[in-house]
Amino acid sequence: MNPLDSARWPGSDPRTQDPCLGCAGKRFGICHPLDASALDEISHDSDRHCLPAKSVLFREGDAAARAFSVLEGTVKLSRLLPDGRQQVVGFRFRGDLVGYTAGPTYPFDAELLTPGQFCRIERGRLDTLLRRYPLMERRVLDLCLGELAATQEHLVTLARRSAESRVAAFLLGLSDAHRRRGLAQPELPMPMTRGDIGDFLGLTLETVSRTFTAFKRSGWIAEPGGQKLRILDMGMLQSLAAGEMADI
Amino acid sequence: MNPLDSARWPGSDPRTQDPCLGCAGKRFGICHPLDASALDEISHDSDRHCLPAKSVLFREGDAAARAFSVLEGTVKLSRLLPDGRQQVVGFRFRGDLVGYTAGPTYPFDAELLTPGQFCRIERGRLDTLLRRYPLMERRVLDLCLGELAATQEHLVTLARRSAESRVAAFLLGLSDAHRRRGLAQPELPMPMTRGDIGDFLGLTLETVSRTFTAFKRSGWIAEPGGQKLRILDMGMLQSLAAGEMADI
DNA sequence: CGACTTCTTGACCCACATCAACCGACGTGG
DNA sequence: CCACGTCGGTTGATGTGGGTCAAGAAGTCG
Repeated sequence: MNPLDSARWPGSDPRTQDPCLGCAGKRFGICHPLDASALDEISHDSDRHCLPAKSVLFREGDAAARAFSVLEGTVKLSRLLPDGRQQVVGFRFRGDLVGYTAGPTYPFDAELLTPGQFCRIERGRLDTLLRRYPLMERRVLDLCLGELAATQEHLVTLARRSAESRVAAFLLGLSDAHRRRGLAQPELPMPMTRGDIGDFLGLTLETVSRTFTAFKRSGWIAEPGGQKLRILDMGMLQSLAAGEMADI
Repeated sequence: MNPLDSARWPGSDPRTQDPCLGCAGKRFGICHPLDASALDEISHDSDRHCLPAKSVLFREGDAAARAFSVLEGTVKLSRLLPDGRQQVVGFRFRGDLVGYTAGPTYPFDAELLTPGQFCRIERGRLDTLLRRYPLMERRVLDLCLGELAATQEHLVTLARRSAESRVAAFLLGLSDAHRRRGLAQPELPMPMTRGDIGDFLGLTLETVSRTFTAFKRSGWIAEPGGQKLRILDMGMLQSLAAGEMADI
């Protein structure tokens, strides 16, 4: 399981869907398995809204009153540590469910890295819907299981891999997450900063920067600018991510 | 959320239950929210069995054909890395559900550290039961959400904390996990080896050993033998786990 | 008792953190 | 228009926490 991508798409190909039409009217995200009448009902319970980059969906510790289905954009989930630094728990993309948690409060901040669109639903309404539509609850369970597998995968990365292996794994994960959603573009958008990546991978931003330049010098990746990234040697990144040592 | 303890017990106190009676006949683990008739039905679908220490419930990559509800014992979940080392993803105790995963195969090994008892159920039967009993599916979702929160907590530990902070957090987590289940004993059982702990915390067994001896010399913990551990200065461990530096 | 596993302790070293300087892009206000 | 601040990124110099290697000690079990 890809540590960057917690989504699972049983039974249909997400690439054939138009995510921008959102919850109401389209089977997307958690609404994926619903039929027409259920979709009609849910459209009364949720609302869609757009937000600019850097806006905050919620903060760690806020009452977990709403869940968000990501229709478009990239979300950074992070946790503030006692010493003031942050740990990025994950990134979320379209189709992901954000903010449906076990406890009464959100366990992390959710912040937009790009402009985004969301389908927002009250926690209580969602719970009611889950009770009424077992297929939807099943879907949430699947999303949760997928997220769990992704987080465990990420755990292994943090615990055991070298800096270059982590960065390689991150790039591959990002690529995979985007390939499974939008069309496979040669240039994949990478809205996160070196600092974000470092906080995700348990490295400093300097180490991330050094590793990126090393990868670029070796001709394995390129950054054409505009927050885009192009992977030139997928195989090399894969063997790096797998732990094989490369003297850059 | 305690990174060692993914369990959540909504609505009732687990300490009043007799876990050894297991799934059939008692509301325990995933059967927790079921009524009598449902329990009767489930008893035909599951079977109970006992296993000695070091036995393997399943291996990474095996077809995920069965799920296990832990009635007694400690389970180590680990993943074999390409370089031959292992990453311990977590430990599971009584009341936890083991082996119910998103994918068609198990994503990690499950191995017993102590003799254990389990309620075993076929994956397909469990899926059927989940469809029939929404309360049970809801319970599985809650367990999954709890496990997710615990894994994310562990993620932070691995990414950011120092060796002594990790060990302190591990000890506190172990203590908490046991306090929430069995009676709070002054000596808590610790069946895992230094190597297991190191593989859980992303440290070498030598570093774990050194940290344990440092803690013992400082009088914060004691190991009376027999795989038992006694925490002498909980407050000190807490401030260590929180990241405050202590020159041991 | 001997075989085996686990634990401990020491010596050494390296990957990465830390500290610091600098660059270019961008926005803002005088 | 330029001066200035800010932010993200790059690069270098230096230090250190914990990995690695190695050798014994201490259980533990047949």
